[in-house]
Amino acid sequence: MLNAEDISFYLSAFKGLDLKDIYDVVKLAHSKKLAAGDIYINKGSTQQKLGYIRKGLIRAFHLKENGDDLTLLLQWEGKFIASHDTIILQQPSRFIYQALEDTVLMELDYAKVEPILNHNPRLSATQATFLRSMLAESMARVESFVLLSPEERYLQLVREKPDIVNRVPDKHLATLLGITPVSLSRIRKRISSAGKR
Amino acid sequence: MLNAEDISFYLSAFKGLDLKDIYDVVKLAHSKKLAAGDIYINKGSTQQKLGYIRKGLIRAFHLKENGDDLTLLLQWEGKFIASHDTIILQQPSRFIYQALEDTVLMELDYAKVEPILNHNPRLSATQATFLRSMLAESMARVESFVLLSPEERYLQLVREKPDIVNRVPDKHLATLLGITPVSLSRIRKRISSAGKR
DNA sequence: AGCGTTAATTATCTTTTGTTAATTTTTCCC
DNA sequence: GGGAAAAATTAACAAAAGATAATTAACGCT
Repeated sequence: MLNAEDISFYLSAFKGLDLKDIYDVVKLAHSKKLAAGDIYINKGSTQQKLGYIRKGLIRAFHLKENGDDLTLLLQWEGKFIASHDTIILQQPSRFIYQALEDTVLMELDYAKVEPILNHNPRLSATQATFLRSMLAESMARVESFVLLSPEERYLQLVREKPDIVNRVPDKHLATLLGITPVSLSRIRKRISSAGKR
Repeated sequence: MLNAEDISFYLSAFKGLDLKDIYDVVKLAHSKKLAAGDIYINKGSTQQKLGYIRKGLIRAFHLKENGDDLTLLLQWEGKFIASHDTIILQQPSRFIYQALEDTVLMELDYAKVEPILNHNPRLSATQATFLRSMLAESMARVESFVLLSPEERYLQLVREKPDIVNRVPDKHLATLLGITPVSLSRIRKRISSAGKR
């Protein structure tokens, strides 16, 4: 069930917690497999799913009237994936969460976990730690939109997440950066021609 | 010391907590006044200040080499203000926090509060509630950058925060939206001429 | 109230982005 | 491995945004 990697994850994520605490949460989790292209959470869903990605990659996107989509979030192995609409805002998910690769998750029903988190002080503190790290990530992204140009945002992405850049089609990276795929292609061209000089 | 407004805030913010819990935190707070223009947190500061704004308005900005500034955040009465660099990332603040109006804060030293929050289960849960609401706000902002055009972002700001729009110079709103003041002026012109038609 | 400062608008020009469509390249699947 | 589908690039044009500077408007202060 648990491999060495998972155990080392649990121990680091829940650092300072004893096995009983960890087990109280982990026992509610089950494994779930998604094939590339499968939808994990659909638009309109109210299920409070919380997934820990063991392997694979999931993309959250907004579907426009005309069929185009805009990527809001990418998460991959070692990260959590959840609809913030259902879990934080307690409203139906406005976005679609889809596996871009064959993906394996440990899934939790947040509605079931929440009472446990809130009644165990050590778990509450752990929860706050997770929230802080998610907040830091989200704020860093806001910063990038305010402080950087599209080109600089792309360079930052390549620099900080080269692996992800290679695993995800450029068109999704483009909308994640707030630009169109055509514009990203031009940026890539500018960069490569500047690099030659 | 505490007026009716403050008490009603404390009771709603710390809903479900008893007075003893609230007092454990509030007793560490002190009042602080800032005149319009005063710096609250300077670049490089490592002090873990956490301010609850009773009155006034504070702006966080990045100062460029050439003297220009880019606004990252605005907070006003009823909101908290803190350098996420010092509190979450535990690094010196990269940004400057300045009062745009005469401002009154209740200030806490987060380094002193944190152990109390982490040793009181009810306060830990309250802390998580705050983090969740901050996360929701930050994610909403990321969404706006991915899903909306600059013009749509400005319209959203006017719609959702008309009061703030009236209290803050447009040039700060512009950079907050990720555009230049000149560009915002053109957007405003486009909107008003479209409105006439 | 008037003066000096700051902010906002406008103008001009350059650069970048968006849009749409065509073309080339890559990927995926049988 | 070959062929269809998807992705990426390129092209051409329109629209928007950036940069800089000049002008006008609003604000702050004594």
